[in-house]
Formats: sequence, C-alpha cells, structure tokens
Amino acid sequence: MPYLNKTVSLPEPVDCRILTAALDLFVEHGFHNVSVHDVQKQANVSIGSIYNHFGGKEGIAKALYKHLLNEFQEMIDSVISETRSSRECCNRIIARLFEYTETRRNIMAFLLHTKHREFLSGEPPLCHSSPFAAMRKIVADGMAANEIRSGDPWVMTASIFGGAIRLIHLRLDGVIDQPLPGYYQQVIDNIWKGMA
Amino acid sequence: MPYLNKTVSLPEPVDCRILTAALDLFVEHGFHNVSVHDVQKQANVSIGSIYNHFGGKEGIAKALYKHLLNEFQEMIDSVISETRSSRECCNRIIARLFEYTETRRNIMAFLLHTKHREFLSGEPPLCHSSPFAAMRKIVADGMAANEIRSGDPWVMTASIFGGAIRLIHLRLDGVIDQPLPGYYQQVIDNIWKGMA
DNA sequence: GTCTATACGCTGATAGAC
DNA sequence: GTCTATCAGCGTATAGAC
Repeated sequence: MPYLNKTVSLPEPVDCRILTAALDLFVEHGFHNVSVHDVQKQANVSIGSIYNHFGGKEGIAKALYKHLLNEFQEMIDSVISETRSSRECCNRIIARLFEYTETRRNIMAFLLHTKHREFLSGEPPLCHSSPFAAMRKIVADGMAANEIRSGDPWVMTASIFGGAIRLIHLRLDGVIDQPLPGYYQQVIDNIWKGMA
Repeated sequence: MPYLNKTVSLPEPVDCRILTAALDLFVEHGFHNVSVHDVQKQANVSIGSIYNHFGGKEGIAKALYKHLLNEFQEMIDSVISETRSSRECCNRIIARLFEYTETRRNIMAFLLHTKHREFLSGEPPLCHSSPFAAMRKIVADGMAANEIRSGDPWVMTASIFGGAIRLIHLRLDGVIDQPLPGYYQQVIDNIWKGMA
C-alpha cells in the first residue's frame, strides 16, 4: 500500500481502506475526536475487522505512523542518491516537502503536524526517527565539507529546515493560500544568503 | 493572575489554582488525556467550582489561552517599545522566547506546542493572533526600511523566526538538553548572515 | 459560591454466530 | 476473516444540599 507514491486507486484491500480512512479522519478532527465507529463507517468495514487487523485505535495510528515514516525515509534516500552536495540535498528535500504538502496534504499533516506523543505510547519523538536523523547527517556532512558554516548539528539543522517546516505548518493550517512551491526560491535564498 | 511575570506564589484564588493545575496537566498529558476530575484533584477544588467558574473543560482551556495570549502580547509590546531597529527587535523577541522556554516551560508549551484547533472551537489559529500579527508587522516595517530583504511577509517572517521556533519545539520535546539561550548568538547569525 | 452524589451518553473493546 | 450485538467503564455535566 504505497501512500507517498500512489498514483491510481485500485480496489484496495481491507487494511488499506482502514488506514486511509483513519488518516483522513485523524487529520481532519484529531486522533482523540475520532472514534473507532467513525473509522469503521468511513472505511466500510466492520468493527471486528478493525480489531482483527490492528488490535484497536492506537494500533491503527501506530501502523499508519510506521508506514508513512518508511515512505518518508525512502524519499530522503532517493534525494540523497541523486544529489552530490549537501546544500543541494537540503534544497531538494525542501522542494519535495513543499510538493508533498500540496499533493499529499494529509500525509504531511499526519507526519509533521501532529503531536504523536499524545496517542502513540512508547514511540520516540519524530525528530529522533531515521528520516530526521538522515537530515541531520546531511547537515553534518555539509559542515565537515565546509559547504555549511559550522555549529551545533541540532541548531544548524533547525536553522536550515525550520523556516520551511514553519511554512508547511502555516499552509496546513490554511493560513497561506498559495501553493508552497511558488515560495521555494525565496526560502532557499533566505537560508543560504541570510535575511539582511 | 500574572503568569508570565509571576515571581512569588501567594495563596492564590480559586480560579487561578484551577488554571494553573489545568495548564500543568494539559501540557504534560495533552488536553484530551486530562479529565475534569484530574483538574479538580490537582487544584484542590470541587467539580462544582470548576463548572461555576469556567463552565467546563473547554472553558478552562479557552480562558487559559486568552490569558496567556494577552501576556505574550505584552511581552512583544515591551520589546517593541525598547527597541529601534526591526532586526534588533526580532533578535530580542527570540531572546525572550528562549528565556521563557527555560523559565516558564509550560506556558511556552501550551502556547507554541499545542494544536489548539483540536479543542478550542471557534478560536482563530495562533498565527492569526495579535502577537503573531505584531511580529509580521515588525518584519514588514523592516522590509520597508531596507533593514530586511524584501519578500512575502509570511515567508520572510517564517524564515526569520522558523529556526528559533523549531528549536523551542525540540527543547520542549526534551530532544535538546542544553538551555536555549546558549544557542542565541548562533541562531541570530544563521538568520542574518545565512548558513553558507 | 462550594461541595457531593448521581445521571447518562459515548467509546473502546469483546463475544460469538456465520 | 468478517460481521452484529452487547458490555463495561469513563468522563462530562447536572441537581440539589449546605
């Protein structure tokens, strides 16, 4: 069930229908404002099936989280493999994130705009997940290669991606009404050239 | 009941005890994982008092939100009044936010690290509140005065404050274990000089 | 204004037929 | 594996004494 790369919608298996319904509902109303009955209704399956497949509401969220995190990681990997310089790598990641915010809004919202800690017990925070670790590694490599000014890895990574992530939040909140890719060049310039 | 400026803890009135208890619980467990009974217990008041004062759980959250937003606004105003240039103004706001993250953690967490939309019905998003509007105005003034490179106000504001806000999130999540003020100079340099 | 006791709807979860 | 019917507990909110 490839979410990030899905292009056509075939008659999907049951567990995929459940995950898709849950994703949409969780993003629209928030995890705690969605009942298992809501998911069951929207996915056109019975409650029994949900418990058979995922063991409960939190099980759905956990499966969703792991799945989308994997696809996020694959996106990062693909960018790394097709890019040489660290700076260009950061830029392309931002470009991809901006695109995905437009084309796969709910996935971005669930990954970047959700307090997972409030309903995913035992999961480490998102910023400790492998895709984010990969982003910090890119920055660290860039600092080692003198492409990026030296500093604390967490701080430098936050400074590079923070503006873009903030824009994604604003866009997901409906505050910005233009597609993010239109701001790409401006954001990139701000990062590398500074705001002065 | 001055939260942001509170220095001593006197015998507080009932509604203040309720708000303080709710703030701590909401931040620690999340709004939906806290029951009115939890607040009642922690505040040492009865359920009846809570409903008399705030009308319910959402009423508590709404009162808390409005109150803290006001104090946030006062902080911004005080920075504006003591600063001349727009750039210096942005810097001082970041400095204050970093300080508050250390000294008034729960207030920062409730304001900046919470999805208010999931439980505050009818409230506009935080970024439309007056303090955030004031921050955008500072940036707009800076662009008009050629202190800040020109561009879309939302994008430029996100680029200036995005890195700092991201660091605050990471600090609140317990990912960064050093006090944020120690990173202030580095963050400021990244913003104005760029990362290259 | 404050408190205790209570009502009642909703939700997560299970049992058991098919 | 899928479904329906049902349960048990929690959590909001109210009623009414003090």
